[in-house]
Amino acid sequence: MARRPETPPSPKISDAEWTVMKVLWERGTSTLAEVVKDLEGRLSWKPRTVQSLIRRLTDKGALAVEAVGREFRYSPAVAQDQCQHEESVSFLDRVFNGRLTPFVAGMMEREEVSKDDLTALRQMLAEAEKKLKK
Amino acid sequence: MARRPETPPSPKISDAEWTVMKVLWERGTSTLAEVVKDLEGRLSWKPRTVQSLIRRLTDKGALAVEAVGREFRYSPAVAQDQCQHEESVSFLDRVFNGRLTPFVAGMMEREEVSKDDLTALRQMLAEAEKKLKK
DNA sequence: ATCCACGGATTACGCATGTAATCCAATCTG
DNA sequence: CAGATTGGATTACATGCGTAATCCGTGGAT
Repeated sequence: MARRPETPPSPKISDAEWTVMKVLWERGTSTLAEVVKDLEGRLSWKPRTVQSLIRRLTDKGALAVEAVGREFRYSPAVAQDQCQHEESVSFLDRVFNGRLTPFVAGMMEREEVSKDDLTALRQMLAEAEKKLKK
Repeated sequence: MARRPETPPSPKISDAEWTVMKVLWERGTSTLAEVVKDLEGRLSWKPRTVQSLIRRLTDKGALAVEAVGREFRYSPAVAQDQCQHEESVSFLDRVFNGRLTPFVAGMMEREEVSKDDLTALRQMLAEAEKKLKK
């Protein structure tokens, strides 16, 4: 039976590590200094802390390293969508028994969902329904 | 300026603890034995493990204890919606920079969102739009 | 009366995480 | 050239988490 191509699970990324990965996904390949600069102001992490996180991320295979001169450049070795999706599923499982609808319901009740959000959601909904019908 | 009544943040609940809380939210007040029985089969936790988790949850104020005879009955001391919402917000922040739409988009692309889900979503969307307009 | 099972309390223990500090070598700076 | 800075490697260290085990007392079974 043909099944979806098995996406191998990405390494598990911790809270603090997500912060770093987001920088790398946004900037693409970067050096430590660049990541540090990107974070400073928003965060009060010491450069050493950032380095530790980068190290852990390369250790677990989430970042690729390439030596350039005497420095290293780091780049994401896992796709952002993939990681986001895995987190999403595990979050929904943990908190909402895997059900999407109550989650969205809760957000719409409590948070201000903007007009733009609504438009986007409506759009996606239409897409999905079209796909289902087809 | 009038603001929403400050909901004090609920204690942080870990993965395993969520499993226990869900049982308590569903069953309401329960004894250790009842929780253990509820979980057995689905999980291969030793009773001691369940007890540890319950203890940690009472310690952090997520469960209330009431002595009944020589046993204790535990009940949720925090609202499920509240906890779910806090988790939701922190998840969205961490993974999607707080944006709801890309999350839903990802789920609709990759997971099968059932017809029922779509209906429910459409419903909620209509509600939200009505509320916005009003 | 005796023994056992079960619940609460205390303790365990290895791994992950958040948040660095130290040590060392090489490069920039003056 | 000498000192300061910077990055990589190694080490640190408290806390939380997952997953229990041990100890102790009591109520139920025999």
